[in-house]
Amino acid sequence: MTDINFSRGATTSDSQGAEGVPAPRSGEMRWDIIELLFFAYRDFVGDADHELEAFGFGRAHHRVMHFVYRYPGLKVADLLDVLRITKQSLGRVLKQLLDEGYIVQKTGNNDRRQRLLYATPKGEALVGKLAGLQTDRITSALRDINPEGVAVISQFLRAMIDRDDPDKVLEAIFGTGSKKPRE
Amino acid sequence: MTDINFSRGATTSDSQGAEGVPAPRSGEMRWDIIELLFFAYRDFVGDADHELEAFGFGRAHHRVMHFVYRYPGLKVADLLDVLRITKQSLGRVLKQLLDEGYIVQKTGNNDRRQRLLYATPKGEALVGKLAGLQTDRITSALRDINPEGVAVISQFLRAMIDRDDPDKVLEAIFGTGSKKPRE
DNA sequence: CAAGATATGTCAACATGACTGACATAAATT
DNA sequence: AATTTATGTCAGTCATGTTGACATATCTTG
Repeated sequence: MTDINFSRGATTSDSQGAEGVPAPRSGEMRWDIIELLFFAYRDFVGDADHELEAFGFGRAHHRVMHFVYRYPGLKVADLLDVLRITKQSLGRVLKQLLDEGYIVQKTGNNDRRQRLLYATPKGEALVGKLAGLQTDRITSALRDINPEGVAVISQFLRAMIDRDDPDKVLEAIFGTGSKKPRE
Repeated sequence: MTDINFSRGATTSDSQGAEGVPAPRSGEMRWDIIELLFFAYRDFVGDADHELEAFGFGRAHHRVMHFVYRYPGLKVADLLDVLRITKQSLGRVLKQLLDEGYIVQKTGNNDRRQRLLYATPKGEALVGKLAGLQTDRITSALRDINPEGVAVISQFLRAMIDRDDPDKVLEAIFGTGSKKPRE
């Protein structure tokens, strides 16, 4: 049936592109890691996507719930930095989660303009269910990997992340800035 | 300014959810890997996203171009399997790439119903530019990791991917089925 | 050969989650 | 008192996904 040509790209030419742009230097590319990341992430988020349908939620709701649960008291502005979306876009999703009782807001103590976000028990349950699915996949993938190997994987993933202009959550993860995450 | 509570979740309660659903068993979760994957992938695809704007394309175009370039002669049906989208959705993106000369179709030799897809030099140049950005990030992230470490990372990513019902590209990557990728 | 299955393409309607721009309110800062 | 900041909201648009229906060419099968 299906007959892919396995010659791994660049069959047509490895010379010049249409506008004099050089064609990809295939040999130098990390096609392996690029594609593994694509498929690994596709299936990784796929776990949660399926479960979210039952709640009438999408990926956007998951991301918001996750970070609100993990970093209690997160401000709206912090969430915008982490998710890298606009407040209008966040607004809709956040409103739903508030209305349906997955998240509550508390006015900031020092700055009463701030709306600090917290997961309700209902929200915690949702996050836990989704994180459980993803943890199962991760645990399974790490089954035959020793602690040193896990450290290498962690090192690699950290090194893949932009370190310029880190948001508050990234500072927590990396332990930069003045504050340090209590590990 | 911003003051995240770093108590890493589950402050409100670790008991029962609203509907008797247990709250997440925080200690058992791989929050570290879950969040590292989120940020690593966000920045990984961010490289390409930025460049794609100059072409008036989006992520969807990138994914199509990538797999067409990498697996020359890919059928439309194979692409649908890999991307896990509908043909209507693929149709729009593919039509643009065909119209603008990034991809060409050739009628299948054995089965003349098939439209085998190939990247043009123009398409190759685009894929190469995007893969170059992503390769730079990967190479940088792997800088201090020895070959054994890279093998562990590869093993982990492979183990994160669903192996039931693999599409043609995954078969090529994993070397399952009768055909083996020439590595 | 006729009938059915397959590969692809297309029309129409719709949903989600992004976006920009403009504006409003309350509270903090200067 | 004036300005800035944090948040919320209205209105419109875009990209990318969806379902359902249908058309066309071609291959396969009885």
